[in-house]
Amino acid sequence: MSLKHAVLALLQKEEGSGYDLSKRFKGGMSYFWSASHQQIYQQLKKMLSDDLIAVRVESQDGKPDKKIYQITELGTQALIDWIEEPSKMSRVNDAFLVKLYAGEVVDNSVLAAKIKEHVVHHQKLLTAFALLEEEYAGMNKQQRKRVMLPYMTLRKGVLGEQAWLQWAEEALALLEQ
Amino acid sequence: MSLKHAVLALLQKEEGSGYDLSKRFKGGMSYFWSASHQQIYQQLKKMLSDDLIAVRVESQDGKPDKKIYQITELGTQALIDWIEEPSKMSRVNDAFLVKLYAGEVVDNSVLAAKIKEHVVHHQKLLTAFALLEEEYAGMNKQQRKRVMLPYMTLRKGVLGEQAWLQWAEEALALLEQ
DNA sequence: CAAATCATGTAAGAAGTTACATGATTAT
DNA sequence: ATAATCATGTAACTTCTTACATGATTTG
Repeated sequence: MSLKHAVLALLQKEEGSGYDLSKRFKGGMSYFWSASHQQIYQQLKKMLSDDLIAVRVESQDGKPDKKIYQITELGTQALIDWIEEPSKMSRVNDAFLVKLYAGEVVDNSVLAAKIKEHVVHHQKLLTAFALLEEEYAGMNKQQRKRVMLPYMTLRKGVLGEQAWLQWAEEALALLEQ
Repeated sequence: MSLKHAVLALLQKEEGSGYDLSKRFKGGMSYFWSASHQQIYQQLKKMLSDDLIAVRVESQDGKPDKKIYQITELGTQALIDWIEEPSKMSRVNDAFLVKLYAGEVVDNSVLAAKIKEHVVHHQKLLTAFALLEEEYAGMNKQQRKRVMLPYMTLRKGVLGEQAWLQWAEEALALLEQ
């Protein structure tokens, strides 16, 4: 279980509401961690009762109250402990590759179409990442140092997407033989 | 839920026992699908009652009976339907990158060590994949055609591992600045 | 005026993990 | 002898998904 730690990782950077966290998961963290808003709200409840986080309620005019969560000292320590402990390799479950693996039961044209869809998806991600990289390139040395670690994860995103696109070219060529 | 379909994908290639499937998941499929033996046995039970698979019991001398499962026509159709339906993108949950993302709470040397561990892991995988690629290279045209789709997924494995290694070099250089 | 976004949750059910359980055979 | 592999499962627990629920504000 590491949703807890992913939430701590985000709150360690900056406090935020469940909704904020949900958006941050969907944003710059989406290619290495995802979580639904239902998961997040339930997790925050547990973490609050475990004193890993604290809450501050902000009333807003018109809108419903906003619960803003902060990481506590206990939470920070839990995060440090978790980072230092050996990480078990993440289990990957990629339905797309399973479909290809067993793809002989359908026509090659179906598979080619699937791969092309994937290309579009990965190109979109790559374009989004390129924008974030430009932001980084525009920073001064100090700023760059501050965001170095998130930038490192972004680079993994970029290299991963490029690998997918390179693979797709190969795969389509193989299919057309 | 696609463990069901991953099992169908394996049984469509060749019949096997729960234990066999477990090994096949750990082998050439591990970098895009993983499943524990407990999951597999429970899944097989469900799939059997849904007539997606059939079973044949083989008694072995000395060893306990072996239950060998085969995909049924209903199962094959379920597999085809699933392959053709649009696949939602798989959610990735990579604890390693979360640790890096929040890594400012620990010393850089801890992070460097983590990255180096990862390099070792990915190099091992790449070596294993290279062996499988050699096998493919040694095949004649007909054989190659027969295993083309699994080979395509293997190529994704190779390109993915190369991306990790390339990233790790970059990341270590960044850390040492 | 409709759709999207902001903002928060509950509840049931499905899926996955961890721990426990057994027992033979084969390799070191 | 001991560890690893073969071979199969159950049970309790945790986690995740899907569906439901509400209601205001902002954008097109």
